[in-house]
Amino acid sequence: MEKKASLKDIAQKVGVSTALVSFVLSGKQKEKRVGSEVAKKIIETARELNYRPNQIARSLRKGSTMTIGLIVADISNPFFGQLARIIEDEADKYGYNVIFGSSDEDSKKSDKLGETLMNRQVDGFIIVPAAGTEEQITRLILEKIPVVLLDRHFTSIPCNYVVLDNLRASLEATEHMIRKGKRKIGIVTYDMSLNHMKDRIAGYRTAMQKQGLQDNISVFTVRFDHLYEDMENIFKEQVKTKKVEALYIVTNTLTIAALYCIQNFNIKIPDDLSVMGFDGNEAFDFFYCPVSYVEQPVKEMGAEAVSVLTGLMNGSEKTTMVKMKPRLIIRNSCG
Amino acid sequence: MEKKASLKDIAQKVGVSTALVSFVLSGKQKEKRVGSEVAKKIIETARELNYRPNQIARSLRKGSTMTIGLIVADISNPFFGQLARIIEDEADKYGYNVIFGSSDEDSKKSDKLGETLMNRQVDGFIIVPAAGTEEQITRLILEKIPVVLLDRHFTSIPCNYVVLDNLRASLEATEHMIRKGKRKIGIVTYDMSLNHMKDRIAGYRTAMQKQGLQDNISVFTVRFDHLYEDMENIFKEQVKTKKVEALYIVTNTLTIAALYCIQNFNIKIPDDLSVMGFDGNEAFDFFYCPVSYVEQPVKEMGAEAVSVLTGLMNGSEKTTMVKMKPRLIIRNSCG
DNA sequence: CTGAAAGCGCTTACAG
DNA sequence: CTGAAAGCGCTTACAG
Repeated sequence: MEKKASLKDIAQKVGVSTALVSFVLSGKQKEKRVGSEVAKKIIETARELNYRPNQIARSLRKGSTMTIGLIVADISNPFFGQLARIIEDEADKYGYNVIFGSSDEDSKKSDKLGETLMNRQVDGFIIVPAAGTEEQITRLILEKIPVVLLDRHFTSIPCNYVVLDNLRASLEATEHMIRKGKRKIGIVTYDMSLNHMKDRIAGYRTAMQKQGLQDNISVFTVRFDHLYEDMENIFKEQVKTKKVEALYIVTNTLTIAALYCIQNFNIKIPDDLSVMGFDGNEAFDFFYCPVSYVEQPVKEMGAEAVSVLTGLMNGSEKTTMVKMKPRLIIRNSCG
Repeated sequence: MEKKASLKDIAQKVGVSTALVSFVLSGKQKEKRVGSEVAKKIIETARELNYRPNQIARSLRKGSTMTIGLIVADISNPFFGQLARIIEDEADKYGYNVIFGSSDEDSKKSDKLGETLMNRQVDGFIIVPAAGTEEQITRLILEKIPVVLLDRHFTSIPCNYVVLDNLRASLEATEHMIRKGKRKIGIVTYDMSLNHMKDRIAGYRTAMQKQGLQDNISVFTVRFDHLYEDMENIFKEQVKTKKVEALYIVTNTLTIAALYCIQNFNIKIPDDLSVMGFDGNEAFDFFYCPVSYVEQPVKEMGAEAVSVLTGLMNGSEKTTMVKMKPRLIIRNSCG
């Protein structure tokens, strides 16, 4: 009980300098040729006093905290929860811990969070960047803080990133729907300028054009903070009126929202409407018509992000940009 | 760019002591009556040098890191993800950040995690305790580290906790099924000795006994690491053989697993089997027969846990034990 | 009232 | 080879 034992306490008790204790306890006896009897006594005393190294002191001295700062959009979103879990496990392998925060897709929050984590001297960042955070990211890079962007990136910034090959994902998803005989295919995205959204749209556009369906291209956007409202309107104006016969929905939260609409508007899948979702979710499996979707290799993405980051934190200078291969999971929702 | 500015850099540039800079920058000019011109100059210079306080140094000096250690079973489980998110937001209100880790219901991992977080000098813990962590928790309490248990607790340890009123939850859930005319009601739990599982079983038992159904009491346990396998066996041996006409399933992961079995075994809900789930999940909503379930007040639980913990971290000596009120969400899965 | 000096708990360059 | 001493960046008790 009482106050925690420090190196000094051990040193005093054994009758040596704290330096020696530090050496022994960090396993450097060999190099320094500490007498083995002394070493033994030090180790014993440390155990006796229930010594625990103070990481904070060590961090201050070494200038490294062995901590990764993780900024996601929302940790309670299963997609980010999974990512966080992988990152946690991978980081642990390298001896790092994770401090996290959710930005809610808000650049102000992201900024504040980044600031806080900087002050806590994290050794590096894994960031799922919100729209409008180019400046924040640039600042970190200029300050030579190791950063890896995850899930999204900015073409304007030469920053390490690990993202899905969104172009390819959309190409394949759209082509699948076309192959199934759909023509009036719309895409549903969030109303944000982020690159992954743009790429998902671009892949869709390309696929439509390739098949001579450029006149059928319809991009529907939903506001992040008016998800259900805007989604309902798409269903009222586009689906119910048959202006569209297939919907490619490029996020798990968007897809879930669409499923609620399908249920509420009593729409028949795949007859009245074909649906292609994103990310995957148990709800997709249990929907009355199991939902086809684009699956991201979440594990690989998380692991790769940590791997790239640890490289940077250990001095690597190279910029790594990775686009991961998507996988189409086909069920019955596209006919 | 270059190295970060410290108090000393500012002090040198302005020509005062670091002490003065510290006072001004932490907003204590008034008390110390620092000349307002000097104060202004200090603040200006700080901005100019892009000064950021080093939290690590501050932490070492003050003996407080303003960090909460969070140990959950698995951050990628939406239930814990939601809890983590609430805790993050609430902690932020008090100026705290969160370092987290997943125990995977493994006491060894939990132990290691606790040790790591201790070394990082977290000011307090919020822990979803795994089975067999009594010793770990006791140690923390003996060392006077503020701890709040969440979701589960140990009756043998006088520790603060915030949990669901599990007895009541099971009582109400079971009574609902009985009211719906079910008699052969089984309960499905994880094979672990934790109190919340025991209470969920106890509430079920009580309800069954009250109605003279003590002979129908059937407790089925599933191993955490053989979830699908064991669940399948329950369906093969109990459901298919009609030994049971209703299942009360006391976890979200268990419920999801059961839903997969129902789908795979092609069982008709609620005719062949009634189902009561736990925690809630979008999948429950989209299941062909929407699933009734016991809902936990996740937000309130997370907020309360943080509130209790900050109380402790600010010196409160009292032990707070809170049991939150469950809510039954009734749909069609019980007839 | 003011500011120099000590010290939080470590690690490691450096003098002996 | 060995261990005393300096210093990481702060805060604050304390001497003037």
